[in-house]
Amino acid sequence: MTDPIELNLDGNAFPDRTERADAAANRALILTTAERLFRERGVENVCMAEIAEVAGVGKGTLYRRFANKGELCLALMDSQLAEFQDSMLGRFQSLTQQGTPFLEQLAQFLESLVEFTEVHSPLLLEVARAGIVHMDARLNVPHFWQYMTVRALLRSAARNDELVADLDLDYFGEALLAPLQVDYFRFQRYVRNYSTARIGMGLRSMVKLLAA
Amino acid sequence: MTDPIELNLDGNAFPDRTERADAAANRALILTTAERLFRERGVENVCMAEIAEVAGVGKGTLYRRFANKGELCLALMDSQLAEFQDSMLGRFQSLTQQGTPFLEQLAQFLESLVEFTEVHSPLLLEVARAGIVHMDARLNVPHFWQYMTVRALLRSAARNDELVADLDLDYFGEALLAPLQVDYFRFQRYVRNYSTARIGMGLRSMVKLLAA
DNA sequence: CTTGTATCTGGACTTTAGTCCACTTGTGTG
DNA sequence: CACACAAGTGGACTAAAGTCCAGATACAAG
Repeated sequence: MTDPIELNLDGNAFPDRTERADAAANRALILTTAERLFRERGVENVCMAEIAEVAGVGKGTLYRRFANKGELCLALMDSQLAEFQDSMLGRFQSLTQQGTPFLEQLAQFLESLVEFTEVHSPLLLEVARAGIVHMDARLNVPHFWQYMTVRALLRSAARNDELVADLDLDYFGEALLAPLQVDYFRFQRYVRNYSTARIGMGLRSMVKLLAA
Repeated sequence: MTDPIELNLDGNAFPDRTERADAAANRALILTTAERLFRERGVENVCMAEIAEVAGVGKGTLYRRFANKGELCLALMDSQLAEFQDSMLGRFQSLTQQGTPFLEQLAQFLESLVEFTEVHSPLLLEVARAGIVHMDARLNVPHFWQYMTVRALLRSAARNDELVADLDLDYFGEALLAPLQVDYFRFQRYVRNYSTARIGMGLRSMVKLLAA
C-alpha cells in the first residue's frame, strides 16, 4: 500500500546538511521547554518570545529552527504522528490479510483519525492558524499523509469492486477528510456539541454510502 | 422552507440602539474606504490602521464598528450575501413548484455556493482567519445560514422519501459543507488545482449518494 | 593546533492586531 | 433653547509574531 512518508517534522529545517551539535542541543531544549509550557498553561497562552526566554535562547535561534508556532507544534507531535501512522499501516496489513473490505478499513481509519484529532486539537489548531497565515507547505504534511492513505484505500476498494461506479476518487478523498480539519472539527465538537462517537459514526455512514 | 435569517452583518454592533448619525456616516466611510483599498491592493496587504488613516478616523472608531478585520470583511459582503440568499430561496420555491426533487435542489445549492466561495474567497479567507483566532460567533453567521438551508433541504428530501434510510441528517449537513470552508476550498483550488467545476461535480455526486 | 567559513545566536527592531480611556459630540427631554 | 449623558472618537499603548544582522562558534581541513 502506501509507503510510509518521511514526515520530517522534527524541526530540522535543513535536513540535507548535518546540524551542528550545539544547534541540535538547542532544538531539543526548545522542544522540551515548549512542551512543558504548553502543558502548564495551554498552547494559546504561551508566546514564542516566552518559549525562547524560558529556554534561555534568543528569538533568532527559536525562529531559525521553527519558522512559526505551527511548525513548533507540529514538531511536538512528530513522534505521536509517526506512531499513529505506523499503527495504522500495521492494522491495514492485518485487516487485509483477514480479508476485511477496504471500505471497512477506511471507516476505521477515519474513526481513529477522529480520536487523534480530538486528542491533539490544541496543537493542531495552532498549526491550522499558522497555515492560514503563511502558505507554508510543511504545515500540510500530516494532511498529505492522511490524504494519501484515504486515496489508497479508496483505490484498493475500487479495484476490489467495493465501490459504486464513476466516483471521482481523488475528490472524495479530500471530501471525506474535510470535516476533520481542526477548525471545523472543533466547531462540531464545541459549538454543535457533537460527541466524537457521533462524528465517527457520521463519517462511517458516509463511507458506507460509497459501497456498491 | 427556511425563513430568511436576519444576517445583520452591516457592521452596526448594537442593533437594538439607534446609531448616531455621525457614527453611521463614519461606518459608511470606513466601508467604502476599505472596499477601495482592498480592490486596489488586495485584502491581505491592507492593515486596519491604514484603513482608519485613509478614511480619516481613529483606530478606536474603526474597531468600535468592526471588532476585527473579519467582521469588516463580512460587512463588505453583506449585500452580496443577502442577494445570494434571496436568489436561492426564490430558486427553491420555483424548483419545488416544478416538482424538482429536493436532492437536486441541494446539489444546485452547493454548486452555487462553490461559485460564491470562489468569487469571495479573499474576503472569506480573512473571515476564517479572524474566526480561528477569536471565537467570534458573528463570524459564523454565513455558515449558520448555509447549514440551515442544507439541513432544511435534507429534511424535505427525507420527508419526500428521496433519501436512503437512517442518515444522521444533522451531521450530513455539516459534512457536505465542510469542503466549502474557505481554507480547505483554497487548498483544493490552488494546491490540488481542482477547477470549480470539478469541485461542484464532486459535491453533486456526493449528494447523489444520499439518494434512495 | 590554527584557521577559514558555514552555521548559529541573541536581541533589537518592525509590523500589525487589538485595547483603553480621556475627551468630544449628537440627541432626546424638559 | 440648554443641558445631561449616552454614544462616539482619536490616538497612545500593549502584545505578539516574525525579521534581520553583526558577532560568536563549531567543526573540517591542513
